[in-house]
Amino acid sequence: MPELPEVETIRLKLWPLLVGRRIVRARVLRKDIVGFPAARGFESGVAGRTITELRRRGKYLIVGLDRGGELVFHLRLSGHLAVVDRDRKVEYERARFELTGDKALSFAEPRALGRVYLVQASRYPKALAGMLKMGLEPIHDDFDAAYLHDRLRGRTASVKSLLLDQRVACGVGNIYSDEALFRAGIRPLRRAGSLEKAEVVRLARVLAEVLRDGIKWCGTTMGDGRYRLPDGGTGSFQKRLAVFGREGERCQRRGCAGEIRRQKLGGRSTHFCPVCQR
DNA sequence: CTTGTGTCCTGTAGGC
DNA sequence: TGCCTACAGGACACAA
Repeated sequence: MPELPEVETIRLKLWPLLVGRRIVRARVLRKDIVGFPAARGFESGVAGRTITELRRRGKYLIVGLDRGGELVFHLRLSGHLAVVDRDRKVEYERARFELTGDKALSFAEPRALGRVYLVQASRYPKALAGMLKMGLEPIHDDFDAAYLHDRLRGRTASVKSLLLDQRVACGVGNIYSDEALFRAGIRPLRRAGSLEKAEVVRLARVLAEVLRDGIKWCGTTMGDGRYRLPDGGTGSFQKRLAVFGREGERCQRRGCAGEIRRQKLGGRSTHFCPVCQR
């Protein structure tokens, strides 16, 4: 479930715990969690490296290492990162990075869909090709109406499916796309090319806005509790969701009597208000 | 190129 | 109570 706001929250919280520390040893507990290189080369390649910075690109968390290395994580749906005491056992742990100072960075992932890669910066393997094709960060200034209009123009796919396309708006997932479309007053199933200029202007603005709000509230922890902060705490943006997970509830917009509907779109649930979204 | 569908993966919720 | 199926969903492979 981690989308841009959740990954950014994890990045900010992990920074003081990781930067400047050295990875003494890496242990892969489940081989298929390593996307590149093969597990043994991964372990030896990580050992001895010092963590220099933490970056984020879309939903990827990038742990910068000395000598130009990068440890790239994708948490997919249920991945979790935490800094724990060296002797602490972690449920569903798939990889562990022992650090100087009796701590360890633990990568847990119950569904085993998440991945970690060890790469040399700017030399990304095929498994990470998607990272090179990624679109602009919606929370950066260059993501404006002109850019979004250019990406949506002439497209017949639904506007929601294009918001989920990382080549269009990286870091956006199911929750924040629904929330952004609600704030923009646009139905998720609208054909992207049918949006009027004013709607695209609104959408570009509220997409950045909802993602920044998500960061401000440390992300969205739904009832399943899958997304957690590195210290085990929860985010609080779920309290501020307008449509996601609110099927059957009344629309929150002042004076609107609409009832939130849920509908399938390309295999995933989509939430909207049939009254204020057109 | 574009669009839609199936697959991966496993814990959990719901039906009977 | 217990078994079984459907579902959750991000990214990618693949078909049309």
